[in-house]
Amino acid sequence: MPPNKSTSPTQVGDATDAPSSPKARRSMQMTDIARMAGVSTSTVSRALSGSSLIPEATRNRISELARSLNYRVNVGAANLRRRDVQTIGVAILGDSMQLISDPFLLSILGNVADALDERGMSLMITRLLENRKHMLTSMLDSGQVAGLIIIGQLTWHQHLNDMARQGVPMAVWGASLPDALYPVVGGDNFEGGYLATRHLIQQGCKHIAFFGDTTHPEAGMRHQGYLRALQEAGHAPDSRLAQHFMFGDKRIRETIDSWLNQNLQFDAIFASSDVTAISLMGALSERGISVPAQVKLVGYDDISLAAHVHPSLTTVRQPADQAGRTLVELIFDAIQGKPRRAVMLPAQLIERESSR
Amino acid sequence: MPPNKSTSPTQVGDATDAPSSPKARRSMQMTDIARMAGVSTSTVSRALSGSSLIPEATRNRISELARSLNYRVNVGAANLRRRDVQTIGVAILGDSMQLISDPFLLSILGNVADALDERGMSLMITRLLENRKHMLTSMLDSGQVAGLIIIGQLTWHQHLNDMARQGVPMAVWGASLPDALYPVVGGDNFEGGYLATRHLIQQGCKHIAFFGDTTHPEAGMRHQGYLRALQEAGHAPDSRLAQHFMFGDKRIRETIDSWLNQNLQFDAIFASSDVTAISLMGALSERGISVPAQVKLVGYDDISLAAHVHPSLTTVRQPADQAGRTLVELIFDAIQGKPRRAVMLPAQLIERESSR
DNA sequence: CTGAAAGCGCTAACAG
DNA sequence: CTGTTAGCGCTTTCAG
Repeated sequence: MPPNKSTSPTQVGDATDAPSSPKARRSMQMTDIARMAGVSTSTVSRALSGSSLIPEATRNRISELARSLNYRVNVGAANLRRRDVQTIGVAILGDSMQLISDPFLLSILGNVADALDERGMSLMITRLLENRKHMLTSMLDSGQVAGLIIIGQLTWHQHLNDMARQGVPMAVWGASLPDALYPVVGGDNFEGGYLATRHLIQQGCKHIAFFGDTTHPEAGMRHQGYLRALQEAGHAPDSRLAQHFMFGDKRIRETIDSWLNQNLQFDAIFASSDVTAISLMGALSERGISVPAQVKLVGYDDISLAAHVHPSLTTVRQPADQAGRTLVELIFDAIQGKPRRAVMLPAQLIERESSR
Repeated sequence: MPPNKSTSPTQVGDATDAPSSPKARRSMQMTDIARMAGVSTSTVSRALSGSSLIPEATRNRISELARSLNYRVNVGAANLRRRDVQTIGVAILGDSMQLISDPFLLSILGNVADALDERGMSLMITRLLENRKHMLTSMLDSGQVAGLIIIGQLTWHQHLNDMARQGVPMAVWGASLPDALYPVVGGDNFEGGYLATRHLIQQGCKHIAFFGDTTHPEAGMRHQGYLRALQEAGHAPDSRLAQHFMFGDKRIRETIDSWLNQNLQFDAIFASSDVTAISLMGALSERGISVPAQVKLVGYDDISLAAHVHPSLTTVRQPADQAGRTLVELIFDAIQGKPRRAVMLPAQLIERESSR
């Protein structure tokens, strides 16, 4: 007997068991602890924050009591009194409605989370819609977060500058634009584009295509590096071999097809993200073009899948861990009113099979 | 001239420009608005929350004033007074330190974010370490969040049950285990495993391998479905063709190699995640085994990349959007003390090239 | 070393 | 309809 074929959600289990009052988790508060410890809330507060005013013995006793009762100080109340917040807002500027699309940006998010965690800060995520730019600062204005980390500048540069002018504490992952007023950390995109392209040239490629949306500052810089390497080698760039795209677009396949139809020569592609490169692999092999024998391929980011596809993907690694850590440093600086910095992380070519 | 080759972070830009005081974003507060509007804070509060006690004219005037000044009510203070929070905590149980590894779980996260956003709630992310299970509830105990959404139950089942017993408002994405005390939503893993395997059988496969860590409840159910389909078709499962794994593990390649060395027959693999399936594609093609000609392959989840690899990946789709929405519904129910439910979402086979 | 007292910015009775 | 008043749970002077 085959299992059920229902195509809509199913209610399972006993919807009846828990009566509508869960063991009312009435959270303790400091007064309770104080009473039980026979001291005032001031003492508890000080003890729990490790103030040296309280002798270690008492401090330990109180901490122990609190722990045993699962008590945590109410962050909201503490923040209100202290007039600050221990939370940073993180916005990932994605393409569409999907909060998150690129695994690389995600790994930055993960590292930001870790770095914040180490400093005892929380992380609040916000999603961004193109038509509601002001949502970005609303978390700040409502006092929910002390600052904003923005991953992926895309085409928001001007808006980010506006925010910087208003004194919004922020840190951005993206390209260092000459007129940026905000703290930014990013990879060395020019160098990365240069390394990737030079590598392909060294592998004997003559007609190297570029795939990447150059209206985005990062991809734009990679494209510059690409052009530089070509120029240095005396290759004339073929503008027909440069394609703007968005991931998931049918445009990847269409572009390949149009190149083939036009009989354009190309023996290599430099894609400005691994996700694109992997899609390209699919599109190429679908058309019977083998990588790397006929076309060599280099991606960008070094997402974890890059080592696991076949052929494994040559790519330019961006240090996501440093990225996270640095973003957090910069946001702390910003909150403390320290002068703004821009940090550029090194790009490293990782040679794998797709360009052999 | 080649670009610089520095291998360590670089300081760029003028570190000198912004003097240490950004345009001190002294945030407005309700008193300010009240004064400027010539009313009391009560009126402002009521107006801003859309109370019908305030005539629409006044309401609009005040809202307009607030908007023009970029004023938002301080969420922390409001929460404290109202004794509740408008934030939900989301924990993604990942394998290792990486906050997030699986794109599918991520897309659930994205949908949860959207669904919360629609209800005007914020989302706080926490990372989880195996050795610090109590961190899960600390966001609750400290009053930062009203409930917890947990994505990926892994092997935490017992701990989750403990939390449920303590009355923690929660909702979990995972398998419906018979003794679960917590609200859970998940795919129909048994059905999914069954569909995938039956499909492979219908394609004429005789020796179907299973790849998935069956110590995880979801993969376990998929394995059950796999076994059922085999049994129904009268195929005896070959236990040597069942492999536990973790993504990124060299074990994927090792396993394939060991199968080849032992001369084991296999003409299909059912992998319990797309990420694994894609790695498998790489490992197989590396060894000159072609998909689907020699070995057919079915994955699980239908992550967006699945359609873009080559050959495109046949897989079992899980409705990530419904998942997010349902998790949010369940967490609201839990917070309101409504009875617990378990929801099972349908599984759908998506046929693509890898199994043709 | 410790407690009493005064709020943090807001909401919600409770009276007008 | 609107203002006055009393806190939400905590931290921090300010006096002991």
